[in-house]
Amino acid sequence: MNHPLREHIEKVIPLRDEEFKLILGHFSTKKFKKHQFLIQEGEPAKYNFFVLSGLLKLVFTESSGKQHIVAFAMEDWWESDFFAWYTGAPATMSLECLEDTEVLCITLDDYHALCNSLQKIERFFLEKSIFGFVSAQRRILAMLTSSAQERYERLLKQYPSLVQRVPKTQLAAFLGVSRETLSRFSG
Amino acid sequence: MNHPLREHIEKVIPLRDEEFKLILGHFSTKKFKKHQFLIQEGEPAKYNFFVLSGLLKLVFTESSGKQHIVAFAMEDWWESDFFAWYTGAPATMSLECLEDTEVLCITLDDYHALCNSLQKIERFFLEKSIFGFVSAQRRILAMLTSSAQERYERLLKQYPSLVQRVPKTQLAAFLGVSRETLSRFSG
DNA sequence: CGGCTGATGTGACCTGCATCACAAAATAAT
DNA sequence: ATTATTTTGTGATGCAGGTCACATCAGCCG
Repeated sequence: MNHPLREHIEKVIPLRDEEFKLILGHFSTKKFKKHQFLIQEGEPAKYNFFVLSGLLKLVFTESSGKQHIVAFAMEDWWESDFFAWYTGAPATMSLECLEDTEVLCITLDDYHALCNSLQKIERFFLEKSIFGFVSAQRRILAMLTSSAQERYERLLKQYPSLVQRVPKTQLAAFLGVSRETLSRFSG
Repeated sequence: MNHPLREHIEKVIPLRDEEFKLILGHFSTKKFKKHQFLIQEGEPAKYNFFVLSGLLKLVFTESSGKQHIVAFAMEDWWESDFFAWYTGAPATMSLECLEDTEVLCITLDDYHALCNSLQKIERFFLEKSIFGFVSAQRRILAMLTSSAQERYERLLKQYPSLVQRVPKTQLAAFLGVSRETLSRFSG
């Protein structure tokens, strides 16, 4: 068995075949087309998503209509409005496809059921969560220490494939720069 | 038994007396004076800390000497260089006292031992970690959407007691503004 | 094919905030 | 108390990056 989710989890904890089967049983699969929404601001965020293929953006929209990209999610990334998903509150952000995308979906109930039937998976989620926190903190630090241009160059180095796939308008909304200014970097 | 750590954990999961005793047995207590370091950049981050009293700052120092405050930690907050603590890598940030401070300390080994002997504590740490991630993401969003003055006013509303206890020089280093500019807000 | 929508580049101009400089309070140290 | 040391305020000046405006170019769909 050679499932992307299994490989992903086994980087942290080993799994026997029937354990992975149990895990997979708690997920459903969905496909979305470019421009479709997986989560809509204001509505409940029913699922936490694991990206099998494609590309998503987690977006906050100001009342003025200006968009800010909180995160991208590519293959092997987890994404949701985690606060909304975990607490049941209405989502404050939208999750939208930048490409046709296939995901695994898990509800909070199924997630808790899974943790109860396979204790050790909790360690996996905990580690994901810690590293998610760490990388958010690093992004904060980058915003405190670096200029827009430095942040752009760092993004280029760290996620060159992302920069290929995403229009610069969107990168600008992620970096916190205007698209005009971003366009003036690098030529 | 009426321990601040117990009350803190019981907001998430209920504990029997002997369970809390088991938990507490994995921590040690330490006291530090103002200006002392709990973690030094470049050295290993041996402990994760739970603040019983006092006030800490998690600081990144640029090669120029300029300081950036990644986080504050008051009573009932957990703080460490989490990446360094979790992976064993040398710390990239320092943790320093802004006031005389008393903390509970736990090593990574004791943490794992604790999780093994009391499975349900893992759910507590997972929830802490998720909410830590969520609030880091909110801070990123605030940096994307708001001006320095708006961020300062939001801080005033959300943590008025913190603003009382911390000199504005430090608040500026947290908000990502120069102290001069911060001083010109509000009068 | 031809019309549309969104992505990108570039100029002109404006503004929020940094930086430098100096002074006055307020705390801490001896 | 009396030095130090840190904190805070305020002016003057400069720059990174925002905003507006317009032009080009690519991809998409009837």
